[in-house]
Amino acid sequence: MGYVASSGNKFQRAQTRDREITLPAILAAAEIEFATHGFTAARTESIAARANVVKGMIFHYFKNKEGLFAAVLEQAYLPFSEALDQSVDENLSATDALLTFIDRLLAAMAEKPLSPANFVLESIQGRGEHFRKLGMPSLYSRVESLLKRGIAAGEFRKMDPWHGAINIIGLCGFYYCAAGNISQTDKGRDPLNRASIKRHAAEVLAFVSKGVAAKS
Amino acid sequence: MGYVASSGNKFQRAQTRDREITLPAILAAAEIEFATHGFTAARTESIAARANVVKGMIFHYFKNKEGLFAAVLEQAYLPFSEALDQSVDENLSATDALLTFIDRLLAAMAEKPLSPANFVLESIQGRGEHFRKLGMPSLYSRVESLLKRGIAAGEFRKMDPWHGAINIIGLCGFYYCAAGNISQTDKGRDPLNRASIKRHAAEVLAFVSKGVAAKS
DNA sequence: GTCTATACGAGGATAGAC
DNA sequence: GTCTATCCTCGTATAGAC
Repeated sequence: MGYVASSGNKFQRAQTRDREITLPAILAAAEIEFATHGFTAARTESIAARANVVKGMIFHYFKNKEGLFAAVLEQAYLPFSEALDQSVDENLSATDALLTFIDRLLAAMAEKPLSPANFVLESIQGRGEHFRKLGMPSLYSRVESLLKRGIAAGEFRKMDPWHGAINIIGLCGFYYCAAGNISQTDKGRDPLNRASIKRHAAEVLAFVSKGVAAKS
Repeated sequence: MGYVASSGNKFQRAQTRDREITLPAILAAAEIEFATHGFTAARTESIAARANVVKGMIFHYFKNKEGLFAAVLEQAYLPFSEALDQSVDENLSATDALLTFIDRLLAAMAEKPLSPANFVLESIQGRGEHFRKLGMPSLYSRVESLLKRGIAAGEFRKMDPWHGAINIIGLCGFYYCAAGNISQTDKGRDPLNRASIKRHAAEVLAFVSKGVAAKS
């Protein structure tokens, strides 16, 4: 937002009156706050400070904390949804469809590294209303039906496709949730730099393709 | 704790004055509360209500919320630690050691299904002090060195053992974190009943043994 | 649209009787 | 050890000036 000198001897925020700046700034700050603290423990004051706006702006633009949270989740889920819609319709083998699926999911997570934490927090804290609105369940069931198809076609080994779907999605997202803490294990390594994230994607793809393949 | 009729026309808690009952009751209630809400959002009042004691008891026994949280984490980590200490020392091939490791970890999680959520919440919210005290990092590094050994021995395929360790532990624990919400996908299925949990263990073991094996 | 000031409730923690 | 009552801080949300 920038600062301007006021008439007094201290600084004030510039009154830019610009929705195009204030609104996304709040959203970005909120994503961080919610991803690290969860809905209840997140503080509107912290969000406002990080966005460099006054707390009242949050309520002006989003009515209340709940509205802001919904907006953050929606924004976080959008790239997931967009990326995944494509993979199913294409005329691919189950194996290729699944790997494309995972590749795009991982790319979406890499672009928004905080979203897995937001989704897991939302999941643990059981505020499931948002999940249904966002269409999150379809993520699991889409992977599940893909697995079923592959098993039927003999491409994948015999397994419970429901557990398989959970395991695969978990494999993609857990890394981002544990990242903050994992970094303590190996001090020299930053789990969220580009190299590590790229490596994670490669490792998950390899793990899954070996793990579900029919041939032993 | 049980109730007794008081002199008035309403019920009061019995003054059992029994440390052996009150203390574990608080711990059990706290585990649920922390696992579903995280540290900050957890309410001491809710914990007290669930344990059927008065809020003051929490502060009497644990000094403050922080002390209670530490006790819960410690209690949750104990079975993990005990189960895992054994697997490394034994004269097993890397493959057998890893699968024993995972089997025991899964058994410990099955016994305390809320602990993965507590650990992931603790991880996301970055209160890392507890992790170091508990020795949590060693969980990852122990798996990592096991993987290194197996790769060197030609039992496991080439991979990044650091990512491999994270992926394997994530595979075990993610299910429990997502369980509450996953149940919405498939209404008829309870992810935390005995059959589902047993199935989860079998699926993870199969996934990992296929996923890390050297032979393609 | 942005700011300051403030109402109001929730929740952690303590005091002190029994 | 257990209970009731209370203090006090923090955080959401609103009112109203500019």
